[in-house]
Amino acid sequence: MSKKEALLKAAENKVRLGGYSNFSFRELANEVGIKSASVHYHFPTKADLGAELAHQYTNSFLTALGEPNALKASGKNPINVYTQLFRSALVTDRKMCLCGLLGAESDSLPEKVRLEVKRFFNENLAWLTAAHSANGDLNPTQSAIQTVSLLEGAMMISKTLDDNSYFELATKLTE
Amino acid sequence: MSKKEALLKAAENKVRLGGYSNFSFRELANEVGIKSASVHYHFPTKADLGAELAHQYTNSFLTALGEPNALKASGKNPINVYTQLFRSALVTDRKMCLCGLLGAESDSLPEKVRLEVKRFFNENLAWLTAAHSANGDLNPTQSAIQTVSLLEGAMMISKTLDDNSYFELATKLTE
DNA sequence: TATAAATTACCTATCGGTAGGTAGGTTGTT
DNA sequence: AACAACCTACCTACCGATAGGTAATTTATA
Repeated sequence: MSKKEALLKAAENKVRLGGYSNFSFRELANEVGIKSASVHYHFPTKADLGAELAHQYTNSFLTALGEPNALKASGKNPINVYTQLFRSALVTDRKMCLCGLLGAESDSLPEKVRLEVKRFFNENLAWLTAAHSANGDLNPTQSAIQTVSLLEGAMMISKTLDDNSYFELATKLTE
Repeated sequence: MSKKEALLKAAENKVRLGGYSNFSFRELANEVGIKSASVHYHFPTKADLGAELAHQYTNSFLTALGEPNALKASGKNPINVYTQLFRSALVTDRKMCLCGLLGAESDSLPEKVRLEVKRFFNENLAWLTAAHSANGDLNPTQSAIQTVSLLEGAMMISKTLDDNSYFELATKLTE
């Protein structure tokens, strides 16, 4: 892993635990074994680092999801796949969704970071709308915003109360 | 309004836009017209201020809600009342829920602040469970976590995408 | 005359960012 | 092949600004 990749990885961990202001060039540099000034070689400003981080996070997320129609065709419920990706972020990583946290503090973010966070949600809503559509949902647009809202909210509350069973209960089908 | 109240009000505005690290004693002091050192007279440390802020926010929130059974008795749907309180936070204040934002960055918060944020959600879940119960809901505990998750998530996404119609669509009854 | 509330004047630590330099490798030209 | 020019990936040293916090003192109020 290159130093640049290591810096992004270290930044992701910190941001997902405490937001944009929860990492500094010095901390990142220490973690990967270079000097803080050298971080500027890879990322001219902190905003550049933040924007690239959100951009790559979004790309990885979408790649991990795959195509909703392809999932449907292979017998999977794409909404379950989507939910599972959130679950593993919470349970395995024990961290918030990067863009969920950044989105909440959107107003205080540098412009270029905020735009990348917006892209995350626009792409997610498009994916979920296609997924609900493939499921025969009569109002896929509404279902899409409800799905992502529920998951982001449940994730945040489970983190706050330090108990993943809240996430499980929130995402369980009503009996 | 006392200086102390003014400090809390100024802090609330800043935290609801950018989180715990989005306010400093200097900024707060400037806004209310005192010196930063004087803020320490009212709040020994930043954590004390943050904890008191979250505590009062929770109290105000619960007071504004009233009692679920009393609402029900007066012909109102308590869940609609609850939703409306979130809506006005988003539409009127144009800001995130204080504890929603703090909850997301829970891991990086001072202990005493984190405890107050936990209290917010525990109290909210208790209120919502009683409300769904009063509505005759067969699984009020599950409905409670789903309601607060959906609202916090929808609020965050509407803020991020700077479009309140996402909140409206997320909270609209499915047709 | 107490006490509350604020002041001045600091402190140490850290922040993002910049200036200037360097070792080692690559590319381009003759 | 030789050499100049350039690039990559760092370094040391430092900048002004800001962070949270403290001690001693003054001012205002009950």
